[in-house]
Amino acid sequence: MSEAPWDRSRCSVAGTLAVIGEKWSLLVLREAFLGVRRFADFQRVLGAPRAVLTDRLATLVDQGVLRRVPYQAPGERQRHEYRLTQKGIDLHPVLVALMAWGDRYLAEDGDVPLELRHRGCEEPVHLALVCDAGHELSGARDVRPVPRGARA
Amino acid sequence: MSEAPWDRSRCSVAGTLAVIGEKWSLLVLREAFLGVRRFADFQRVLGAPRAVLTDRLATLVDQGVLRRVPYQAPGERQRHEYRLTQKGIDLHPVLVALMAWGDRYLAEDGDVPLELRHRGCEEPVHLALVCDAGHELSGARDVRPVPRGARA
DNA sequence: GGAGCAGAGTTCGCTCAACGAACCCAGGGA
DNA sequence: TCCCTGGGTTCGTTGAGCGAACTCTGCTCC
Repeated sequence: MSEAPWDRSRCSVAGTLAVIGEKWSLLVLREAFLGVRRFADFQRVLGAPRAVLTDRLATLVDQGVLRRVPYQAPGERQRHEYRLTQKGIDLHPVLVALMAWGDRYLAEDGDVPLELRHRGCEEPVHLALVCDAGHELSGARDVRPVPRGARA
Repeated sequence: MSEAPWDRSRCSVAGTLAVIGEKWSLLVLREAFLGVRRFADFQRVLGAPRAVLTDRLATLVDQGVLRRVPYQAPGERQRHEYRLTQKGIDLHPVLVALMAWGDRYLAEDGDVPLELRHRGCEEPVHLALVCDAGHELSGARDVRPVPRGARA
């Protein structure tokens, strides 16, 4: 088994999962991308236990994925809402990839619950693997993983 | 907050997470994409508890993401190995997206542990959002989510 | 001024999953 | 014969997720 001798302990997949891999975190982010910002709205649409939601939001703020912004609706006391940072927005491909797979393998009779369209041109959007030479790869088999730091 | 009235219960993100969202599942898949196939190798490189690993592999086989293939090395008894199915290979973008984010935000001083290159042309590979009209989108803000079948 | 209310949590038991260590079992080799 | 290795299973402990109930605060309405 020609197992590559790379250092798993600093793997980026594991690191990212340490930030957003807990239960509910990605669902919180899904809602954030759909415009949800307030605690009560997250709680209502997700149905997650309040304590867990409190913890997940705090962790995500801690990690710089969300930020807690104070605001004041007219005639209400000051509250705060949770908004995506750039670091959070950059997680968009993760959600798109999860959604695409679910759409393909879990949606019954093509009943896709949510579609993504190019704002403006309105064509459906999908993820693609492209290389810096401009080729669009046909799949995972076209990819060669290269460990860095260890031998070639 | 103009929250879209779509049915969260059949969300593809949640559905996909139900399949691969448990602890270790995505790390198992990461190793599978790197060529790991045998129980002991997964166990050694991941350091996961055996019982959990047994459960995760069984779940992934159950879900059709991996398949259990009998094989026999010369001079050894018959064993079986775990190999990606097409359904599993199609999870590749999820791992690439997680890795890309980790590389950007978690790698210290640009110390990216693993690089992906286009097999053949050897240029670095990255994920892109493209629409069916051929435009490459610049980010999440160019995407408009459209709920489908809000009221079946 | 007081009552009531909503948003945003916190606290409390309960349950269930994850953990590491130890144990098991089958086949092959010394 | 015993030992080794691969691939598990079992066990007791710890920790995370859960729903329900409670808290705190600054509104608005009477």
